[in-house]
Amino acid sequence: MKRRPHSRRQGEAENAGREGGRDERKLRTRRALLDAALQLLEGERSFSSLSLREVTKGAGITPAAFYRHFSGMEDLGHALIEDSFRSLHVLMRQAREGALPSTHMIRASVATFLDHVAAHRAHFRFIAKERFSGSSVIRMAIRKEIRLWIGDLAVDLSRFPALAKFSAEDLQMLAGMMVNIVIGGTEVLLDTPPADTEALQRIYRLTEKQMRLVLLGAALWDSNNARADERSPPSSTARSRAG
Amino acid sequence: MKRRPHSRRQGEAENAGREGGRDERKLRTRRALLDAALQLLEGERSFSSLSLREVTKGAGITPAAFYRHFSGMEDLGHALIEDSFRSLHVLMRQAREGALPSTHMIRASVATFLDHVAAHRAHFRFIAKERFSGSSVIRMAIRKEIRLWIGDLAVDLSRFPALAKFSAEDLQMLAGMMVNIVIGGTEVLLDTPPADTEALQRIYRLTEKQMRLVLLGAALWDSNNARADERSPPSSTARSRAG
DNA sequence: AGCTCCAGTAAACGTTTGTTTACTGTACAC
DNA sequence: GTGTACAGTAAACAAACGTTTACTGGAGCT
Repeated sequence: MKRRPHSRRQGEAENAGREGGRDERKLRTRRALLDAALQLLEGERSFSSLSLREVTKGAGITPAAFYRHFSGMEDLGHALIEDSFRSLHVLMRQAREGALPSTHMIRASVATFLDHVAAHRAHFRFIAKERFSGSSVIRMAIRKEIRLWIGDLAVDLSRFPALAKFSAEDLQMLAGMMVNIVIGGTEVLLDTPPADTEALQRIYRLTEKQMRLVLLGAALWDSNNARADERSPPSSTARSRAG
Repeated sequence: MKRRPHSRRQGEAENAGREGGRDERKLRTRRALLDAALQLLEGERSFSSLSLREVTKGAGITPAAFYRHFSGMEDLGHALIEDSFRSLHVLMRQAREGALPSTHMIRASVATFLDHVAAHRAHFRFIAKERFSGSSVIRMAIRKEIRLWIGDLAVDLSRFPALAKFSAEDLQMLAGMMVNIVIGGTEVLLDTPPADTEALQRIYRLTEKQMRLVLLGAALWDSNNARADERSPPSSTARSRAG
């Protein structure tokens, strides 16, 4: 299955110019396949509509060689998901280890994330497209990643004093809403041309604003929490007002 | 283009059993095509990946006959969007004309909408899938509908005293968030089996709760509005705290 | 009764699809 | 230097694709 590095000769490990070792070359065309798929996805196409043959054509190899790297298009789809989330994971880990709650925290977090999205448009476009449209196994993989993200965020949120009284369930909900807001911003960002900096700034500000509104609601939440939410009896007439 | 009804004989207008008039039959196979597409969409498939031929096969006609009804698959996609939103429009108009702000308003609105989604799964599944994945013209059609929906909701919201101080822009944002919440609930609902009533109830309650949290934030919004939102200078260091 | 219209059929077309087969050339281990 | 593993090639395959063409037959107007 896996090829062991086998004591690469030490001198030429970093020349990395035109040609390379055998596994290096293999990795290169593998990446070419992934890139070709992403590039085809940049347009109108959806992943499930693009064919193995055009991906290989985009990567500059023959169709049969595809099977040296992936068992089929679905396999390639999985690899794309992994690639897409890997860089995001790095970002999140840095954010978690690095800067602790600063001033401008909301603004900084939103900007950091959306910058990342803007820098990896193709990956996030793929995720956005496949989140609801792809095969169920791919959809579930994406959903799992988002769920993990929400869970991590909920843990982070639990450390804020203002949210101390949140139940675990409500923390999860709050984290879910925040993630949803950011995902919404992502989706709008993805079909805004990168050149339109004014529109991009508007998206940043809107996302940030939405985040602030939700957190504003969260600050009051626990006091209203016991109204009709927890264990509402089925078909009850719990009195609740809003508006 | 359009065929005029031409004074249908009055007696047999309602028999509607097996056979029908000529235009009636045409409408029937047209609907068969739309239904076939929706049914294929129920599974893993995405719209852009399904072929004209399998749609005609599902509808029980030959491929060539397809062109008597649509110019191509994209045309059929448009018809699907129209169908999907038509019933929603009816629902929204009823809701608007009918019940005025009641108690349980949030709960009732959420339940009404999600009931509608549950009753038209196929249509909303199609919309959810194509919202980001389809051709740009179809995507834009969906986005336009959502934008109109948000606009209508913003108008409705403007009539609430508690939101009187919202700027037009902020009202739009609030409406957008509320619509996003409902759409989020819709998307979760769509891949929950209809039989799992417990999970469905959980979705209803979660959506409702999110809505309440946002409106809670909105109740305080105007007082905090002047903090760092309106006309923040580029690359400023406006002080804002949250959490 | 006769004429017209048109939804649907049947067949053919040139492409493109996914996958398999036998092969070639070269980087690497020995 | 020799042998082998294996990434990539070339060719073939049946199947499915979108679209066009000529046709058929029944409903609907006169």
